[in-house]
Amino acid sequence: MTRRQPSAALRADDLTAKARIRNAALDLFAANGAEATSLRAVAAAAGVTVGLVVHHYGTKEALREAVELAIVEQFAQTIASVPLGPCPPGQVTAARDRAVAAMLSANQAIVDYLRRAILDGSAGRVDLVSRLSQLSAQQVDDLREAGVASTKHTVGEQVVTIMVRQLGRLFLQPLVDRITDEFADDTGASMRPQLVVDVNH
Amino acid sequence: MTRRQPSAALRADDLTAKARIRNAALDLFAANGAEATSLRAVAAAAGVTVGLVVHHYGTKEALREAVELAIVEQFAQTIASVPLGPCPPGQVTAARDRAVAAMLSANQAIVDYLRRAILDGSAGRVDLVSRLSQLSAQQVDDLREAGVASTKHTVGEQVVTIMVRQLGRLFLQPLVDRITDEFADDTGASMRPQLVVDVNH
DNA sequence: TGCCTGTTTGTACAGTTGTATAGCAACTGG
DNA sequence: CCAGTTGCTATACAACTGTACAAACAGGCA
Repeated sequence: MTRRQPSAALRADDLTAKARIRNAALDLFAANGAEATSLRAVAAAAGVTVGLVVHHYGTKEALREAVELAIVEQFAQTIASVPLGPCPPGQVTAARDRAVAAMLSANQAIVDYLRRAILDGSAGRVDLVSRLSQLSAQQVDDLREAGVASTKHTVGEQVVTIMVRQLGRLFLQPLVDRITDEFADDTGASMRPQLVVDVNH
Repeated sequence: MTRRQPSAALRADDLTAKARIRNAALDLFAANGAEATSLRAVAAAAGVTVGLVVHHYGTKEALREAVELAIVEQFAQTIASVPLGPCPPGQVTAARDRAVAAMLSANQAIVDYLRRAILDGSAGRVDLVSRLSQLSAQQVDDLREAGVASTKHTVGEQVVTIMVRQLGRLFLQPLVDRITDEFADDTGASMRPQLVVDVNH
């Protein structure tokens, strides 16, 4: 059962075992929660044995950190992929928001993992929400240096707005959908109610 | 170590062991999640042994159901405690909303448990969200029979509005607070941004 | 060829989990 | 007075957990 990848690593379909393990962990952590996911389940989903998971990541906590790092990296790459050309102020922010929204809707596992990470609160360990917040803050700083972001509000306020508007709706929409589905027998053609999430500073 | 309650059961401070177990389970399930909470931790928090927990509730799943039933009961009692006197339409709904909001702000564990229950998705098992939705629906029906609720929208739409507005803000506010706290060093006196959660039908 | 470094496997171990069961203490109805 | 029920403890057990470790295996390089 010795499968072997000939060094051409980063193809989306033919990945290193290490990457396959990380992706499988993301999927399972997102679906069932990290605590409820055993290393053996991760290994089985990645098509390897437990020993290899331990060999590559050492501990389960390290594997979880690798997963979170990959999520942050995905955010950073998505933001960086939007060109910073000479646009009217606010245009770049909107474009980045759209890019992140598209990335999230294409990666349901990331949304699910984030939902768990946020609801957990997770006292003690280095936080994914903190890292994403700092990423957003850096994004705001960059735009300010380029002179395409308003300075009416503080950086913190702008970060809150970005995070809440981008994530809040994704987190709460399942609740709305489940409730509307439960009362769906009332009307044949029912429009899905749309959530509005915003912050008042 | 034989402690014994002399039959005066339902005092808020001197509870039956069965009730103490249920309360401890609610606290721990809310704080750490039900899957991450062992029956031994529940027993220790309630000051009893594991055997008694399983004696009273049989299985862990049954204990969880008892916890959820207690939550629903708390909602029902809170709603029922608001008098249904001859008021102008909409007044009763507002009073009930206020009562539920007060109850939730006094029981942080219920809020935390609900957040987990809702965001978990929790495929398969009988759902707490469903029960609360049905409670809300019954509430809307009652008000309609009494002629103090508008019939402009469907019952489903009204239930969604109630649930989302009452719960959505409570669930997302921790995210807002954590981010604002992280950037709190910017300004000495920072106002907490207030969340706005609503639905467009 | 032969060594060396990094993958990958298989298995073992101690700790924790949910659950089952046997037994003791106290109250209750007859 | 005593059989029965209930509250409660203690212990046991099989399953599963994260982690550790030795051995088999591959490819690159001298």
